[in-house]
Amino acid sequence: MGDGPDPADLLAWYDAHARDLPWRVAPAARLAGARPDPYRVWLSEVMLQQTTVAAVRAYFERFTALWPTVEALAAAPDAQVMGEWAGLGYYARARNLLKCARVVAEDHGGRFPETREALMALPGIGPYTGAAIAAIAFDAPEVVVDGNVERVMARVHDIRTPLPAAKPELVRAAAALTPERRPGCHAQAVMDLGATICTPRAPACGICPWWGACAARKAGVQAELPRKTPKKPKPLRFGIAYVARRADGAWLLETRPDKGLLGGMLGWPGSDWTESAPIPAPPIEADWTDLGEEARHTFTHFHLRLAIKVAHVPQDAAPLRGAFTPATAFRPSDLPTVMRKVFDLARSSLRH
DNA sequence: AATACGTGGGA
DNA sequence: TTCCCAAGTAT
Repeated sequence: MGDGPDPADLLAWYDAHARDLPWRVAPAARLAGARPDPYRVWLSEVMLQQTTVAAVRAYFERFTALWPTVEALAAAPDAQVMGEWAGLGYYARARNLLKCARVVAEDHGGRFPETREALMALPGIGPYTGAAIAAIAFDAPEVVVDGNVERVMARVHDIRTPLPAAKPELVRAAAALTPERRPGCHAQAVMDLGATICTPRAPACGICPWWGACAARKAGVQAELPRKTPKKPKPLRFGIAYVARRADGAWLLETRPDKGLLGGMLGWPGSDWTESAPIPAPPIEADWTDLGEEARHTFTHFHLRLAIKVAHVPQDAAPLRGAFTPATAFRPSDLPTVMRKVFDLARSSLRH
């Protein structure tokens, strides 16, 4: 017997230490024949794309309480789903979530396809998510490779090629370890290992089931892997947001276009966000006051400084853009974070 | 192939 | 403060 990582050691560790997650069937129950609900597996996997378990939990509970089935989600109004997703980020996921739910409900009789290939034909499901759903929900022996798996493979095999160039090699390594028996538990086990022991910084090698097999640990380089090609610096952009409040307390809001940044989300009308001075673009004629404080926010690929203009407008004022939302219908939690920052700064100067 | 696309927490 | 990081996908 060789000294490489043994999937059986990992499964034994998982059976004893699997995290208790609201979308997961515990390993003991799974062995007893319990199957996870593919709808819940799909929903959790989409929410978990580039997102931490800690951030996802509350959203998952809220979504499943509101919409217990894919048919229920498919029937939900777009604006409600986008509002419930607000704050979780990567809003194309929410738009694709709805598209996918509607395809599954209308074209697949409410049942998710069971193969990676068929799953990948659905909106918002790529190579990772397709493999993950097939493995976790249907126990297909798919190779599931996310950021955790990449890190674990890079360390166990001491692969020093930087990402993303190392990806094919890491996938081959993951494939070689994927077992025919319990592939769904195996996939979740590698990810749990990466999330709780083989962490990006300061991995807890002393309690790792693959301690004896880890080439990077033997070489003492585990904390330096995986290597990554340096990222580009984020440019600084500037913009103006306009917060208008009508005499009856209604707020002037707009739903952003479906494409691009914050697509489909509710927000304050404003200028474009540019690297030089923004061009003013007030959405309604008013006596605008500069708040004197800007909202700062960092997106994936740029930093933003957003100047805030506020105004009270008369009841009969006609907006050029956006629509007035009655105070009773406005939920700040429906706003993406940058827009909520603007609201939090502006609200005190627009009291009624 | 390279880029666009969010957010919050930790060091 | 600043940077890095987290269960990626679409184009």
